[in-house]
Amino acid sequence: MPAKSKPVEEKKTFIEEARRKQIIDAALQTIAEQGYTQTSFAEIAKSLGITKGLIAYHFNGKHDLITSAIHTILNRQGAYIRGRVEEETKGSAKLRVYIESSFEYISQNRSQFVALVDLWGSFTSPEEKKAFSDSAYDPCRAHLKKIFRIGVEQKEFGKFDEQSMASVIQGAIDGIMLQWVFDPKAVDLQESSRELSEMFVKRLKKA
Amino acid sequence: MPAKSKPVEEKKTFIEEARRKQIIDAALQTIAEQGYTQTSFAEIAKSLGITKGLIAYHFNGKHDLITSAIHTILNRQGAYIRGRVEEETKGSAKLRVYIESSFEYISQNRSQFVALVDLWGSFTSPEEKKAFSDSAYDPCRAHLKKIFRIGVEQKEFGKFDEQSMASVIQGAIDGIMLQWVFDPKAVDLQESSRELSEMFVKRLKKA
Amino acid sequence: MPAKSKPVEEKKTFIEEARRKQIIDAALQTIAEQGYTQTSFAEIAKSLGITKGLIAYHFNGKHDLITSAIHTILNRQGAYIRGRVEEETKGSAKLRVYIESSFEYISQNRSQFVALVDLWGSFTSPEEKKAFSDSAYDPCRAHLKKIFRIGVEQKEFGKFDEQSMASVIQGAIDGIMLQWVFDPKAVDLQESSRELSEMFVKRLKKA
Amino acid sequence: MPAKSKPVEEKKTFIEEARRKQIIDAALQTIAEQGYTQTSFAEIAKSLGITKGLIAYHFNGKHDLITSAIHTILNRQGAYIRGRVEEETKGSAKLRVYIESSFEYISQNRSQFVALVDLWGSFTSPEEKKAFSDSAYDPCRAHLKKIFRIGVEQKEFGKFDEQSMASVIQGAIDGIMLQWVFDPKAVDLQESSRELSEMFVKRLKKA
DNA sequence: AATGAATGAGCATTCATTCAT
DNA sequence: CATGAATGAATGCTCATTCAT
Repeated sequence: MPAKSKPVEEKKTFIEEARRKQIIDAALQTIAEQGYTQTSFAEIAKSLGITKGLIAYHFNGKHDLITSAIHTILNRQGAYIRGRVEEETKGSAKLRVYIESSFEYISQNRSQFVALVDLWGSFTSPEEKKAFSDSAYDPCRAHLKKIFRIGVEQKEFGKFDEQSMASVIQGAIDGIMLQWVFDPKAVDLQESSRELSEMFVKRLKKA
Repeated sequence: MPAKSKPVEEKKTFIEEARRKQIIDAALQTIAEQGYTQTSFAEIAKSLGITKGLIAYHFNGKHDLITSAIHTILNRQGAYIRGRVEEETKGSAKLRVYIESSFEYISQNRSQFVALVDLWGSFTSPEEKKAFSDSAYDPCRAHLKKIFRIGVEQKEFGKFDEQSMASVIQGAIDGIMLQWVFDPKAVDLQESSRELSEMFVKRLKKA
Repeated sequence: MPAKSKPVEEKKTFIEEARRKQIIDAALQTIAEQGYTQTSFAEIAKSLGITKGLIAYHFNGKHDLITSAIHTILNRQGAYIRGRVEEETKGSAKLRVYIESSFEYISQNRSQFVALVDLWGSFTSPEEKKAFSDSAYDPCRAHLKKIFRIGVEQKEFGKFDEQSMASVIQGAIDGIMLQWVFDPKAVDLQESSRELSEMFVKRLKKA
Repeated sequence: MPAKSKPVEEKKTFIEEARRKQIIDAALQTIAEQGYTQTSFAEIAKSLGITKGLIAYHFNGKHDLITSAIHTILNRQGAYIRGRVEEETKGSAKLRVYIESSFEYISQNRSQFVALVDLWGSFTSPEEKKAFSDSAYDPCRAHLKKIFRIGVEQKEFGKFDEQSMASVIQGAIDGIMLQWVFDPKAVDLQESSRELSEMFVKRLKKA
């Protein structure tokens, strides 16, 4: 009876996904508040009023949970930025919005980035670090390169090394975010955002 | 006879400090290789051929060890950069060297920075994060501001917000370092170094 | 259907409580045999054929375990004595039975009192000592005072300081128990019991 | 040169004994303040401004130290009581003074008895418990029996079981001391002393 | 006589994970 | 789906003890 089992499966998947999302959000919250090393399944479960067994049921171990959590953060931020960038047509405007919307999202979702910085330490082997790099930075750099090409096609941008420039722009955003994670009062996110977007747009424009 | 008591004191300090340095270096190495969460006293001790009890004897607990390790990294890098910057006299040259020597030191001491990124996650409370920020970023930003003022006094640099510019420069360095920690092949440290130093010197110079 | 939920709750509590009781009894046995300082979770677990993790699961740390163990001893003895005293009506008979049933219970549960003497040393701070005093001696002295008042109301007992007399009677019982714990052959519990009950009854009776 | 070496040896023994006494007193103080389980060689050494290696040098291990400490307490108390009892000639007076001087010494040396109660838990095997009983209680009971015999010879005391009566008297003293150790406010030492001495003298006197 | 570096065994505790219900 | 009892391995840490100096 495949016809019968299908709806059941779909329903399972729905609840399943809702639970996963719920658990991931609770995990991020707990990590942001108490730090990654202090965050156990028991702690997350307690904050949700469920048992830790249930977390183990929905995730294939701790590694799965934190991997999912990291991807959730990156996907949400990526979706937000992409949406904002698509509203613009000119390359320079797209770049400006890429940088500024990055900071917007960061400033509005502090706990996620506090958690993210903590989670960087959860990759033990070079392979895991590389995998994280691929899934976290590569899409960003690819997005930036796409923007570059649009600017070049529009004869707005000059010549420069795309890969390095993408790394530099993304690095500048992340490095400021990092300082802000450790001490939100130490860095003015809005001022930094303006400074960076202005500087990089000027840098990329044809002489 | 103060002359006699001195050598005794030095010897005491010498063995103690040599051990601490030895343990810190082994800890950094192990953290870089296996990740912070996988790095136990037992692991560090094994890599040194000593017992874990000895680590507990020389450090006031794990917190003391990793705090000392972080400060060691930052002090070494700070000393290196300061030495290089002092060789220059012009503000623009100082800034250029600040950025380039930062990357030089980073590229020559990879494992220390791999460890550092892991150790960021070891600060659990906002207070600890703030304390790290104070001891790690404040001195960097202060150094940069000093360079700014020299450039301004020499009528080389124009007007800009010092605190924000310091955050932005340091952030750009750190953000690129971060990408390079996760995947050394993904980012060209030398090219990024050149790009950043050129861009920031141009940005700060009087119009 | 409250009738249905009740058994579920009882079963939960039942397993939990059964385990706690089992662990407490094993702990008392082990303490009596090997001494408190030699009694580790591992030792208790081994004697039960369970893992030490399970003890940590059912008790909130070692302090919780030994506190529960002490209360178990005192509650059991208290319940036994109270039951025996209630069978009597006359004040003098109640007092006699209080003393004699104390010794009866002690002599029939040696290991519990061997453990108890060991556990006295587990209270480190004056506050903990005071708390133990409140929960261990206060109820005994209160019970004795209640007996005194019954004897006075029945015009059997004369005048005396209640608090001091309660301390003295309880102290005499405990002090003999203590000698018997260190060397069961050195003191004749039955003879001491008779001597004390006779002496105190005579002391309290009206001249 | 035996004449020369002798004084040196004596001096060594003198220093040796002075150190042992100093360490024992520091140990008792620390145990009374922090509890036996919290009292390490390091703790004792710190309170004296010496190193823990020195304690190990002067004592044959921890067992030796605490055994010596216990004997010190008991010897001091025993000497005090014996001195006071010898001043009396009549059996009843001797008994009265035995009890009262016991409480006097206890009340004036609280920390020693707080430590003693803690140290009871340091005897792990029945053999050690028995040995403690022999060295602690036997002399007390022997002393009491000697007093009994004097009273009997003086035709003051009647007939009773000596061993049991000695246990009961010593037990009553110790039991009250015990309550006072846990909470000094819960029991009036002087009133208890008077009550006990009066009661036991009356009990032993010929009808 | 005294130090302090070093050991090594032992400890309570934490925690992801498993599994019967 | 969900529970919670149970596991077992790992961890930081304590501490008496040893020993070269």
